[in-house]
Amino acid sequence: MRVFTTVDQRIAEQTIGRLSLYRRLLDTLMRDCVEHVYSHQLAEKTGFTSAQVRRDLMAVDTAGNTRRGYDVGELTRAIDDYLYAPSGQQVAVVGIGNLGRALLTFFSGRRPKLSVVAGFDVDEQVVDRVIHGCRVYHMDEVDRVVAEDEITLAMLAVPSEAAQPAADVCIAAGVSGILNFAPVRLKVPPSVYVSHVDLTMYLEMVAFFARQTDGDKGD
Amino acid sequence: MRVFTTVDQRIAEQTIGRLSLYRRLLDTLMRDCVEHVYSHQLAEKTGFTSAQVRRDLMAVDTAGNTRRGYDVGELTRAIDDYLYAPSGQQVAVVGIGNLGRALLTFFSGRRPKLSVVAGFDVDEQVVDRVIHGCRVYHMDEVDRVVAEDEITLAMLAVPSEAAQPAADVCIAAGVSGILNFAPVRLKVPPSVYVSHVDLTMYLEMVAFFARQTDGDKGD
DNA sequence: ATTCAGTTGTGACGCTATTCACAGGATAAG
DNA sequence: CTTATCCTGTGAATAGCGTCACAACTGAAT
Ligand SMILES: NC(=O)c1ccc[n+]([C@@H]2O[C@H](COP(=O)([O-])OP(=O)(O)OC[C@H]3O[C@@H](n4cnc5c(N)ncnc54)[C@H](O)[C@@H]3O)[C@@H](O)[C@H]2O)c1
Ligand SMILES: NC(=O)c1ccc[n+]([C@@H]2O[C@H](COP(=O)([O-])OP(=O)(O)OC[C@H]3O[C@@H](n4cnc5c(N)ncnc54)[C@H](O)[C@@H]3O)[C@@H](O)[C@H]2O)c1
Repeated sequence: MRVFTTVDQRIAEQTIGRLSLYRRLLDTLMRDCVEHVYSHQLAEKTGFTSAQVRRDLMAVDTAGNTRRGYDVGELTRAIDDYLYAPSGQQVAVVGIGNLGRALLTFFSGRRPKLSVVAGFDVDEQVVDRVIHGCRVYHMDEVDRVVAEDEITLAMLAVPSEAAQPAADVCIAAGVSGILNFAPVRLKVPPSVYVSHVDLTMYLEMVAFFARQTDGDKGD
Repeated sequence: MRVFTTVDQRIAEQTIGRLSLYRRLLDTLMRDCVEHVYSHQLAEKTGFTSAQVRRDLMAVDTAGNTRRGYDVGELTRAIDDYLYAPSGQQVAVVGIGNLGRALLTFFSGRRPKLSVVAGFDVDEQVVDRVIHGCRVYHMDEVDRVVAEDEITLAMLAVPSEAAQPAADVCIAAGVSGILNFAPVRLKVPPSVYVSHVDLTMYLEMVAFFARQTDGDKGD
């Protein structure tokens, strides 16, 4: 009975999200040859508070210097160690339509630790094509390709009615994490982690709150 | 009796997001000619608790029947009244690259209350083309088109370095809500509402938590 | 008319994330 | 060395959200 073998402490999803943002910020600092950074600087650039930043960084194995702040290189390594699998994780995009194609193009060959290596679809027009260096396979080949390429994550960009079956196929093949863009709630075993990105919902939220702020400006 | 004074009560962003989900669910119920629905049914289909659903619905002007649950038609109208502007809101997609094109195709002419009516880009190859019934204009025309079409919302899908300037142009033209897909934090006046959809962050979160459930990947 | 089963609406509560606030620490300057 | 300054790390306080639990209610059955 193993629960959280690698991670000793429960960690908030929000913290992981913010760590990912800090990590990307560190890349730009590194590019600008910045050597040290304070929590309040990371806070300023991400829109969180400095206390939030320091609290988040408690999760990773790092030690800030009370006078110089955090060493950029060391902090980068610490977050990497915490956030990414040592050997990396492979990702597939399922459903190479308008959205899937954008995802495939954007994420293929981007990060060494998290690389999109394959696409899947049922449409003969797309199958066997190579998009941005990524081969698109037929759904029938999920089992084989997922095993061969050691794919553990899937981004689902298929029509709603195809989402659950497609997820089932991926899970049966060994995928343990799904980023779902279809507007349906997936039923998955507890060993699989699903995150649901509902763009329509986000747009409606922006529409609502934009109107709230609108009313405030009195002309 | 409830009168529509301004929305004086602070409402949680999460609640608005969930209302959007309930609203979409009601469409499918309506299509199936379901007349009444219980909070626990909405809960089951969305993955929240029934108490959560009822709590959320307190925000909208509705009254459930203690025996039959909520009237689907009435609840739909109530959420619509609460969530959407009476006259609708127009949306533009800025940056018609891979992602922008997917957004434009997906959201154009979809909902009467929230319709994408224009695209903007700087690339001559895209400008003046019509995608899924939506004309793509040059960024120079933002001012004119936003005013003419009464656009109040923008979905930003431009490269990171172009995001802040593009946002500034939109805001100057009168846009008060932005859904930003570029991985940068936008600086905007308080009268503008910005929501940041960071797909890289979501993917990294899925990668992290998928590994937690995975456990050891050896043999 | 009365009972009964099953629901809504909501005050009270509890949990978790975030912020506060400060002890302790590093460095530069005198 | 000593002081001044401004940082980190973190216990404690706070705030925000979701859940519990139950009174009030509805309609059906008898
Ligand atoms: N495009 C967007 O901006 C956008 C926005 C919000 C939500 N979404 C959601 O994302 C999903 C994809 O959107 P899209 O615009 O790319 O749609 P799309 O129709 O352009 O693409 C869907 C793709 O999935 C493939 N497909 C269909 N059935 C399949 C199956 N059983 N297995 C594998 N592949 C299958 C199709 O061949 C097609 O290539 C939809 O669920 C949509 O609701 C998209
Ligand atoms: N495609 C994805 O799946 C994906 C995933 C995560 C994040 N993003 C982000 O979304 C944004 C767009 O991604 P993409 O893949 O569509 O990129 P893309 O390069 O395909 O498209 C960018 C578009 O913006 C246009 N553009 C450039 N400068 C502009 C300006 N100043 N004003 C208006 N338009 C301008 C370009 O002509 C191009 O059409 C990027 O910031 C990217 O980081 C995309």
